[in-house]
Parts: sequence; C-alpha cells; structure tokens
Amino acid sequence: MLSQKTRYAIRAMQHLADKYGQGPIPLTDIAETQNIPAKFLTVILSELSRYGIVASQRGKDGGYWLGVPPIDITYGDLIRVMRGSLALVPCASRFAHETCKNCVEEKDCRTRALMLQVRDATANLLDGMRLSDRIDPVPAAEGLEAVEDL
Amino acid sequence: MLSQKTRYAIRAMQHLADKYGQGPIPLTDIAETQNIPAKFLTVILSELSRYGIVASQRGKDGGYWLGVPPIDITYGDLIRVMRGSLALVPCASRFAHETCKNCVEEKDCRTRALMLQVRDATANLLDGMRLSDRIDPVPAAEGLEAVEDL
DNA sequence: GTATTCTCTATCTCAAAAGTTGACAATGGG
DNA sequence: CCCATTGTCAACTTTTGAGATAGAGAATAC
Repeated sequence: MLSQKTRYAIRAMQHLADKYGQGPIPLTDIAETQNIPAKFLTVILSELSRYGIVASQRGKDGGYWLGVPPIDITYGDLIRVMRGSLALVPCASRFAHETCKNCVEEKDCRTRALMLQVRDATANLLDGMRLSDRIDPVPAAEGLEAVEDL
Repeated sequence: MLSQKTRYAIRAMQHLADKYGQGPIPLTDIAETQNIPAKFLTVILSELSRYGIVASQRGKDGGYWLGVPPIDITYGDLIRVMRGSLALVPCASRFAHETCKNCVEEKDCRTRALMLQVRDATANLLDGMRLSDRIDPVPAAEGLEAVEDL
C-alpha cells in the first residue's frame, strides 16, 4: 500500500499539474481542494521542492508550482521519490535495493524472483503515465464486488 | 511493500509445496530452514489453516502440510489472504474495497483510476504464478544498480 | 502418563507514519 | 519602514500497526 503521505503528494502534484502555467498556487488552495491537512502538506511540498520537481516562492502572492513540465513527471518518479521504491520487497527494488531481514540467501530466494517480475510490470505501467495525462476517473461502483472466499 | 508476515507466509508455503506429499512437516523444520521466528510462525500457520490452504495435525509426528495441491494455490491468493489486497490503495482493491481516508470523492479520484490499472496488471501476473511453479532464483547482482537521482 | 506438537488469546514492544508547533525568512504593498 | 502574507525548517507529539512473545490448553503417539 502507498502511505497516506504518498497519496497526498500525488494529489497535490496533480493539482499543480492542472494549474501549470498559472503562477504560484498557495498551499491553502491545494490543501482545501485536495482535502489534505495544511501543516502536513508543508512537509510534503518542502520535500518535493528539495527534489526540484516543485518550485516555490514566499511572501505575498507566493505559492508552489511544478518545477518541471507535467509531461516530464511520471507517476513512477513520484512514487519513488516519496516511497523510495516501486517494489513489493526491499530486495526487488531496482533503485533502492536492500536485503530483506530474516530472509534466506538472496541468490536462493524464489520470492525475490517473483517480485522482480512484479516490480517490472508495475514500473512499466507507472513510468508510462505522466502528470500531463488526461485520466478519466472510474465510477465508484467498479471495484465493489463482494469479498471472495478464496 | 509486503509485510514481513506476508513474506514469511510465502516462504513457509513454498517450503510446504516442496515437501507436498511427504506427510506432516513440523513447524520447527519450516522455521529453521526458512529463518522465521518459530512462535510467530505459529500465528501465521494457524491463520493459513483457518483458510483451509494449510492442514495440520497435533501430537507426535504432527505438523503441517498443504490442504490444497500446490498447483491450485496462486501467489495472488496467498497475498490476498495475508494482506487482504493486491492493490496499492484501499479504494483500488477488487476484493477488499474501502474508501480512502482524507481523499476526494471516489468518482473524481484520478489516483484511483491509475491504481486500478496497476492492481489489474499485478493481479494478472500473480494469479498466474502457482506454488507448484519451478522458479529460478535471480542472481543477487541483478537489482543492484546505483540509485538514480530522479 | 509423558513427551511432542499444534491452538488460541492476550499481551508486549517498538518503529514508523501522521500530524502539530512554533520560531524564522522572504516578499509585496501601503 | 512596517505589516500582512506565505513558504521553510527542525523539533516534537500522537497514533497506529507490525512484529514478536508468553503461556495455558488440547490432541496424538508411544
């Protein structure tokens, strides 16, 4: 699962992408329309601006905007920045590899072999989706099937 | 990321799959070879046996074995049982759908639309991989590239 | 009956996630 | 120059859930 912070970051960035080229967007504007605790959002936006994908200006009429055109920011980038990795296990991360604790030898680990495949499939998708993409929300009904017994 | 518990469950099930048809496997056998804290493993195996995918017998020569042939257990099943969902956000789960906290209306949420696609891709992969599959571990070197700057 | 092995509920510990506080710095307008 | 506005940053608190353990109990084999 993505952390709440990562989800906030994604929505904030989508908001900034929607308003790209419209000058600085104040934090409270993002916080209110995106339903994100304002103070917490400052932490998130500061983090993103340290990576250069968000720019900011202080003072009157200040605010935030994308430091990079929306077409150059993929959802894969965003998740990696916030979470460090797209992988489901630390040892299957391409850019933030770590050995898993209490595991078997990595060279013998079948779980890892599987999770590398999952990571690649996920990365293929997310690295092809950009903040500039027009995305049609899916009606809420979809995804509401009954719980399967297994 | 998968929880440690889910990873333990996967390795334990692989272990049982390897020894399928060889009678009850004692917990300590699994715990030792798979490097899983024994007491914690009891919790995991009890949970799995409540779902029927693991069977057990108490007393001398007791132990655990797969309640279902390894070809009938997919990795997707396993992860759903342990974690409830393959999705990256609660609202994108097919079998354990929940609305996300502090989010926008689900029908307007673009993040959800994306994550539904990711869930489907992940499910396609994991539901096609079975405990009976022969899986070749990937040498540890792969996945050790330098960290990208973004 | 005794050693073995699983069962179950309760509990503990601890790190990370989520969120807040408050002092500070830049900017623009009067 | 002063003041309102808006971002910056480090420290801190709170909450949550994961991970792990404890311990009494029940089945089974010998």
